[in-house]
Amino acid sequence: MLFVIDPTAAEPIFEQLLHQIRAQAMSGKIAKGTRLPAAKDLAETLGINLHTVLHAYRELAAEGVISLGRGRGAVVNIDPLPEAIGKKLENVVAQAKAEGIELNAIISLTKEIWSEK
Amino acid sequence: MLFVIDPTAAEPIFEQLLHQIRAQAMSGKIAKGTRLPAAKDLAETLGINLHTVLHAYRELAAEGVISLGRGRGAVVNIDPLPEAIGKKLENVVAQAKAEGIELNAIISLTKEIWSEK
DNA sequence: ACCTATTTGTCCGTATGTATG
DNA sequence: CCATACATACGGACAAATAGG
Repeated sequence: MLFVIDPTAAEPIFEQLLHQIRAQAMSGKIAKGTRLPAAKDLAETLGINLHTVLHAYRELAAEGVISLGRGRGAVVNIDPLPEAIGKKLENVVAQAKAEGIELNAIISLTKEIWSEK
Repeated sequence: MLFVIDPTAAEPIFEQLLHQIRAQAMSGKIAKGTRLPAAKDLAETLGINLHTVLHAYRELAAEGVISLGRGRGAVVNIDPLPEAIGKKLENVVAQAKAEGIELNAIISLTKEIWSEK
């Protein structure tokens, strides 16, 4: 379970963490039922504030990605994405990156496609 | 050239506009060389503040998506995405949406894939 | 039933930056 | 450029739920 935080990035820290946990849960890298590190520990490991980790945890819980509880910790609560879709996405993203397309551009397009269909 | 703003959405207004312009430029819906509406006009049309439109324009110019200049207006400056990639992305996103996967989840995965490869 | 350690929940406060009009 | 509002991040303190011995 590896997370990388860049405090200088434009994206807020709690969102960086949020994205990484969600992505790893969806890809199956973190299996359903796995307990995430205690917020306090994770905060120390990553060198960020406890509240920032809790912020990410709370949002993930609201989405249903994890379940949260005092004394129980944060447990992954979703099944991984169907492998077919994951592979296709990997493919497209890798190809786009190879063509020199920016991440933001892909995300813009994804949002546009999503809102149209 | 159609943009839709939702002032109640969580996403900031300038980002909504930014995403839509970028996406339409990349998909070829707005051709290279096309001049975008004057910021003042666009602001009035969309019912938002002039500064908000300028904010979006400035970021797009910094990215190189458009070029900005006094009296010249905002002109689209990039070539559209290769059609093959666009189609593939449409495909994956549509399929994922059909499976009930959330937009945020796809974006998380996209970022993770991007940062790994 | 009890105690203790662990872990999240909630509140206080402060500082800084950003979005918007 | 300026003012207001909001978001983010951090620090500390205590409350409350849970798990284990």
